[in-house]
Parts: sequence; structure tokens; C-alpha cells
Amino acid sequence: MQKVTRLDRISPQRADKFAERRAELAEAALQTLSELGYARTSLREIAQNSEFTHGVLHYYFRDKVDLILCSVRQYKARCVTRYDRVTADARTYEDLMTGFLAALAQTMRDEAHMHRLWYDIRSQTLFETAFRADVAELDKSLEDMIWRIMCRFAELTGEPQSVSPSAIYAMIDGLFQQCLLRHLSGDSQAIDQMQADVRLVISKITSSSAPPA
Amino acid sequence: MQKVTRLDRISPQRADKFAERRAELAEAALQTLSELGYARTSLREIAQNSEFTHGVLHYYFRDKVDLILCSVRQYKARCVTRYDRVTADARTYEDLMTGFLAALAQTMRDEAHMHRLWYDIRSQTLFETAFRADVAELDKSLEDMIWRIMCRFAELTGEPQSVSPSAIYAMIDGLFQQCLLRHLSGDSQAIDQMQADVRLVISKITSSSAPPA
DNA sequence: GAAAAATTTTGACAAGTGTCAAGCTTTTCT
DNA sequence: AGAAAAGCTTGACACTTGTCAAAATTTTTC
Repeated sequence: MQKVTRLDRISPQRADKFAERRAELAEAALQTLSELGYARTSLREIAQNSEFTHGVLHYYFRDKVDLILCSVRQYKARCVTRYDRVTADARTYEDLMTGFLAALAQTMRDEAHMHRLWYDIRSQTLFETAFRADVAELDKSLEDMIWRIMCRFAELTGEPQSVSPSAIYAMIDGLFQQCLLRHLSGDSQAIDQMQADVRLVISKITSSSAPPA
Repeated sequence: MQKVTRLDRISPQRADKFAERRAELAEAALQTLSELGYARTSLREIAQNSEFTHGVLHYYFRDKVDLILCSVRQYKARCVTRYDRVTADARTYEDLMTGFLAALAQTMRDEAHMHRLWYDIRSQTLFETAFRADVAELDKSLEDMIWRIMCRFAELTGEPQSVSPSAIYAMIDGLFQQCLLRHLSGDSQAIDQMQADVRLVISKITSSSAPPA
């Protein structure tokens, strides 16, 4: 009973064009989602942020979930390699620290709206199973990204890692999320504050010390 | 041009009854929100979780925002004093640690649905200014709660505090949030994992050590 | 117990939602 | 150039949403 649509055909020539449009519409969806949030984003609103009308969305996507899933995947692709240059360039502990903190600050300033969308969708995942797999995958990618940086820190100090990848990611993510809320609420000191906090926490984490008896 | 409604009268006798109904309906709202999430919670759905019909909501609340705000405040009242018994009872570092970790685990098991609502609404705050003040206040209360525990840790070790209240809260919140997502996704090890992570992080944080040069 | 006030239900409204099918326009193929 | 396919628009559908007013009911007051 499966209806045959454009989505099932695999014309190798046309596939590019089709995928291109999908990406274009997914981009419009990202734009809309980051502006309005998940709860208030409608297909018509998304279409208005593109150069097409709302009907076209069902030509390129099975349904709303399919569209949003595609958007999230597209967001991910841009997101995960963002900090790797920082790791590669740093030659000293302080170099790496400064570079990492600067990258965090720049992300906060330039991509605040995209990141609030990320947190919004991740919260949706607490209720809806639909996005769960994709969100978990993206979350893992971010964790890996942070872990690469922490490994570089460990190399530069000579100390071994003692905190697990997922834990250190969760902590930095928590600090970032807190900063995002303050930043969007108009707190001009939010970014500086976060930088100081992250610096201190990393210094604590990367130094070995016996836990108290 | 302000319309006179029941909300403006201050019959000192009746005020209790009125507030009681409000609380009752706010409770139904909490129930619904924690089950469906913010995006899919409607007034009719809330009414169905109460013993009234949907129309009554506009008798007791100005609008939907008023109702949800009231719910959040009600949620807060129960939430913030939850861990204070742990602090009071503990006589040793290990006591306090065990008690705190047990309280975290119990919260995760018993109140997972309520806490996903909390994260959902906090994410809404990234887009909407309506809840911002209340969310910030509740967030601060939770921060204070965590800080009281950390102060007790500091007392028991004799070491001074070095990480700011907001930073330590953000980190533990991050760990809790990560655990919540795993827990709701069916990961049976999520709680144990969180306990181990929190234990390690607190031990790192509460021990003094010079940051690397 | 009747009048007045408070409470609750009912039903409607205008607006917005995801979805889809029919038709129009453009591109592609032979 | 003509036929066929792909791309896109339009308009409708069934349904849900927040809001509100009028009526029905219960409670209080005198």
C-alpha cells in the first residue's frame, strides 16, 4: 500500500538536485526553529522563510518529523568539527586554554540562536522518541569533540585523565547552557563569567589530587 | 478599560477557597505538562486531568501563561527544600556524599517526569520572555540548595571553596540532565553512572590544588 | 426560602495546524 | 516540437487551539 513518490526513485542524475532542495528547505526550517522554538514552528512559517510555498514541503519531506530530523542532521554536520582547529594549533597548556575559551565565547556570540534550538530539541527528546536517536548521536559527537580537547590538555600537562568523557562533556555543557540563558537574557557579563568558570574547572579536573578521606 | 473579574475582589473569607482551586488546577496543569511537554499541552487537556471542564480555567486564570506561571511556582515550592535534610544529618564527608548521591538517585527515579518538565520550560525561556523571571528565580533557588551542600562539604574537609556557586550548580545540573535523558531512554546504568561521576567531580572540586602552570 | 453572588458548564468564535490532492508551470527526454 | 516527467502552487479538508460570553448550576446571604 506504500504510495510511490519522488522520494523512492533513484535517478542518479537528479538525486543531487533533489538533495539540494531538501538541504535548502531544511536550512529554512533551521532558521525558523532557531527563531521561534519548536513549540511555535509551523510548516507555513518555515515555507515563508524559504522562497517557496507551504505545499512544497510535502513534496520533499514525508512529514513534519522527517523535515525536522533532516534539519537536525544538517545542523550537526556544521557543528561538530568546529573546535578541532583549536586543538591542532595549541602548543602549550595556556595556548590551548585561551583558544578553547575564545572559541566558546565566539560560539556564544555568533550562534546563540542555533544553540537554543539545540537545547530546545534535546528537551523535546525527553518527551518524544522520534528525535531520540539523532539527538543521541549528535550529543555523542559533541562529547567526542570535547574529549579530544581534554586529551590535548592531558598531553600538555602530563597528567592522566581521571574524569570520564561523558562527565566532562555534561559539565561543560551545563556551564554553556547556563551562560546561554544569561546571555540571551541580556547579561553582558555572562560570557566572561563562563570563561572564568570553565578555566577554573578544567584546571581542577586536569590536575591529579587524591580525594579526601 | 480593565474588566472586573473575580480575580480582583479580595473577600478575605473566600480568598482561601479561590486559591485552593487555583492550586488544584495548577496541579492538573503540572500533571499534564510533565506528561506531554510544553509544546503539546492544551487547556482542554489540562482540564481533562482535573475534575472540571475547560471553561473553568479562564475563571481562575487570566490566560494560559498565567496558569503555567502559577504551576511553575507551585512546582518550585516543593522542589527547593528537598535536599536540606541531607545536609543537616551528615556528620562526615562520606556521610554527606552518600546521602547526597542517594537523594539524587531517588529524585531521578521518583520525579523524572517532573524534572523533564523543568528542563522543557527552562528551554522555552530561551525563546519566550514570559517565564524568564520565574525560571531565573527557581534556578537561583536550586543553585542555593546545591551551594548549601557544597558549603557543608567544605566544612567537613576544612578546605576552602574555590568554585563559584553558579558554576558548581551548572555542572551538577549538566550531569543530572544527561542522566535524565539516558534514564528516560531506558538506560538502566544511567543512575549509577551519574552517582560515580558526581562523586568524582565533587572530590576534585573540594580538594585544593594549584592549577598547572 | 427568596434574592444575590459565586461557580461551573456549554457552545461557539476566529485563527492556526498538518496533510493532501488537483492543477498549473517548468524542465527533461526522445 | 511534442510527450512525459518533475517541480511547484493553490485551495481545501478535518482538526485543534486559546478565548470568551451566555446560560445553567451551586453556594452564600439576608
